[in-house]
Amino acid sequence: MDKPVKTLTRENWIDFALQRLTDEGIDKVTITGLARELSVTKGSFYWHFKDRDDLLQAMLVRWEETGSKLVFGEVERVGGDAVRRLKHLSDIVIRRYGDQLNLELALRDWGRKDLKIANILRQEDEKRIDYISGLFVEIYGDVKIAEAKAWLLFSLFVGEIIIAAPMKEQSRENMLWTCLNSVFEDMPEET
Amino acid sequence: MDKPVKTLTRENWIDFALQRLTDEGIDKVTITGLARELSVTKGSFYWHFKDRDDLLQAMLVRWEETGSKLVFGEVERVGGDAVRRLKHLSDIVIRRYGDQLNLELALRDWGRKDLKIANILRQEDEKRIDYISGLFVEIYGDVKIAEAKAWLLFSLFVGEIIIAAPMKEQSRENMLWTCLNSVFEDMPEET
DNA sequence: TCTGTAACATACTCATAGGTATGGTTACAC
DNA sequence: GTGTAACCATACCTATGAGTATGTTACAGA
Repeated sequence: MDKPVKTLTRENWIDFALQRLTDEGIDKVTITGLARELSVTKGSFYWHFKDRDDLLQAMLVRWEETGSKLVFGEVERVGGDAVRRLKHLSDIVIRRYGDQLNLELALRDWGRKDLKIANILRQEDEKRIDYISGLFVEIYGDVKIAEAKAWLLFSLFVGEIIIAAPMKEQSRENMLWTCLNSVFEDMPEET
Repeated sequence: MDKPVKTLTRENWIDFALQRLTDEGIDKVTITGLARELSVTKGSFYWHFKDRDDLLQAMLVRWEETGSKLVFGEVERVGGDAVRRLKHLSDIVIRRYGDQLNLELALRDWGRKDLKIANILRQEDEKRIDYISGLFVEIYGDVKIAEAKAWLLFSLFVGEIIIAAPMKEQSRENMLWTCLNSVFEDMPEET
């Protein structure tokens, strides 16, 4: 139901800007470059946005709306006990998150240069750790242990996209599930 | 024993360039910017370097020489059994690695935009996983398990610098050692 | 004292960035 | 058919980037 791309919308610009952020980093999200890519001129950009910062702001809003919220929503929708939800979450992140993970990395890097972005990321990370930690609390009861387990799991998600080394003795996905199971190891069996 | 900064050396340029890479990313490693920071002109730069790419290359060489090599060297110098060396390594990375970790991140991000850099990082990660994995093999014998444990440990190192969420129930360092101990948990006691 | 060279500075080139001012085109309301 | 607003182009400004060609200075050694 997309209308034939007669004229660009604000959302179109944001889409392309996010893709460029993912591929080349925030410094390459240039108005001139995007305009060239979209086969229009800067006149179009300054119609839809006040300035470059306006675009960057809109990109952040979009990310917040389509990031972990959707994943947590999906996990809660399917449901199950805490163990089941944790495994479901892991499965989504590792197997089905695709390009979104690279966007995450690009944002992290952006945050290293920009304090405002860093703060937004900190809040987002806190939400995620809180959610995961909450699930572990349902299992262990102990909040400290749950916090550490949540951190460990989150670290595995992060490592998965950062560490580039190839595996030698097994497939990467098998190795990852070995890691995950060691995080889950002393948990009650799922039904 | 530094000679009073009468004239700049090639190494001085590399130092400042690496600092800038750490703080603001590779796109901000500009000749003009560095020259301004060093209170000289571009004439100086093009005396010491052929072009920008020459500088970037030199930065990579420097990084390879002062990165994990030094850490592994220190661990091997102090020695001890595999368990001791693993804990020593963890201690160095978590407590004493400082700004070097941010440089690591900046390089990762650079690697996402530049395939040549990505390849160098892959080789470096492989060396690191191999080293850690080798230590775990000394403990478990099983190579697959060692590989997974190495990955888990490396992920914790990566998470430590990427994840921004604050801890609520305990100090971050305590929480991290809880995680680390869970990785080491079924290992033989250290003497 | 003369000379060479290391280590810059100066002054340009061209390309691209953000941003502005203004003009043109097209669709739709009345 | 006339207007009006959405949407975009054109032309321009200034700043900054990489790179080059050439002028300048301080100092070491003969």
